[in-house]
Amino acid sequence: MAEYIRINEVADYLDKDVVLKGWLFNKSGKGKLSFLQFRDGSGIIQAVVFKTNVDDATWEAAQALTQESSLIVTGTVAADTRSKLGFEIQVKSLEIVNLSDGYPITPKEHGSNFLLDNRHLWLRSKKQHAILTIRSTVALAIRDFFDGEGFVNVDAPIFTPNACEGTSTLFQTEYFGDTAFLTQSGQLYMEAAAAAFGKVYCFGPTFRAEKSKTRRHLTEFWMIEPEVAFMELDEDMNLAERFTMFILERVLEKHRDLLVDVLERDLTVLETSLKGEFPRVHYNDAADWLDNFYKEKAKDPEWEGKTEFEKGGDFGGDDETWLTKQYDRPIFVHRFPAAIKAFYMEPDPEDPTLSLSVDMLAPEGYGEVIGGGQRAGDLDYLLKQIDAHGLPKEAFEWYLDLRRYGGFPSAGFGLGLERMVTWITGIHHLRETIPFPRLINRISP
RNA sequence: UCCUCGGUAGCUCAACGGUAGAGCAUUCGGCUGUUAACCGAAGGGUUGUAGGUUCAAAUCCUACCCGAGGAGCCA
Repeated sequence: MAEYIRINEVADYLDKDVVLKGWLFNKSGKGKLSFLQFRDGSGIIQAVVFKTNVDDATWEAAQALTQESSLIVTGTVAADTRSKLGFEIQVKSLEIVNLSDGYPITPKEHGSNFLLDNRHLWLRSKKQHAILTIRSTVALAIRDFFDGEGFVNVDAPIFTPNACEGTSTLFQTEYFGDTAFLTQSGQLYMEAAAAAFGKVYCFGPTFRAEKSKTRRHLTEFWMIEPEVAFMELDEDMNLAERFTMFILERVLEKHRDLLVDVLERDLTVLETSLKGEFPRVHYNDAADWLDNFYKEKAKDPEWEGKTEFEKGGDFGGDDETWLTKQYDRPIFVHRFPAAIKAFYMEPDPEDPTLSLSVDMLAPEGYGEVIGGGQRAGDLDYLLKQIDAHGLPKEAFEWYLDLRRYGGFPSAGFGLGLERMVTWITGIHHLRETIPFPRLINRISP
């Protein structure tokens, strides 16, 4: 009796009869031969049906098969050098489970809107399958990394009574007659947890209601936020660097073939990044470099971009791209102006207009992947900041308690999972790195 | 929210003031090694919506709807 196996196991069943269950990816034929491209989620294999070797019912079933019909194939695993996998299935019998009628995603080009409307089916496509497989590996690597470094996973709430940072627009919802918001960051909760466990991280969905319309934004995305008690900025950067290297190492080890064959990713930068030693650039130096760069560019009559960088401001997409182009691996830009960062950032003792904050910018134009820093430890400073940002003090009383009862320096960062996966896979738009993207103007499927 | 571009067959696009078209998909026929197979045939349309200009509008004008790219903001 043939054994039911998955396609990624066929190498262990050479010349044996097996049963495979899955879907028809594509089909071609030539007279009395039918070639079925067959997938089961673990891989794709070609199943060959030769009319004179099977009964009429199987032959007719093979002819009737349509794209994405589900079927059960029984056949012999044969070595074949013409197959990319090295194997194919010589079909003995074939049973249609469900005949698909008019599958919308044909093996031709499609527009992004059409594909997003059919996201529930698009997931079956090779490229999407590869991206989401890598996402799964990245997520597991993240948990393994923190677990290996002695962190405790403490997840933050999703319903929150107030804006965490007071900077971005939040989704508002009703909560038993009161107003609640969907979380924008677990950061403040992680500080509370750090006082209980020392090293903690949360891993969960995050929501932003800004009407952003770029390839780097989702309204619902997954964020990982570690927080470590008694850690300062330099060590925070060390942690982010080790963390990034760990993820890259894991993905390159497990999915080199998906990256190269399916996603056509140039691995040069990823492999360079494995060496670590990410450059650390002071905000002032980055700002001066950009200003100088734009002033040089302005001399070129063909140049249509900006002609100066105003020091004290945040980086825009172009700024990040030009800056990171100077490097062959991710960089840390540290000590951003306090005015453009969240209220809880520790001021730089050397220049209080700056903050002990850091962004990790991925190369190749992918930009900010990680944002973090050291938290303000002084109660009076925080009170002033809450006031200056126009935030309701009552809502932050519990947070201020952390300064009243055994205050401690701490630092951490937030990683946008989808941005990391976008950079690693080298795709253009981060909407393909989450199974069901939520974008401005898109909440289905 | 602002700027730019777009909406024509199931899908991707062409036709740019004068008979609505192709490739793929679908259906039928042919082929023993295909890989986005190939060859032959057939079916498939209220050109995003509502007005307007014109002898004549997919094409020009106005408004609205929807989408894409970018900006701002951020992970």
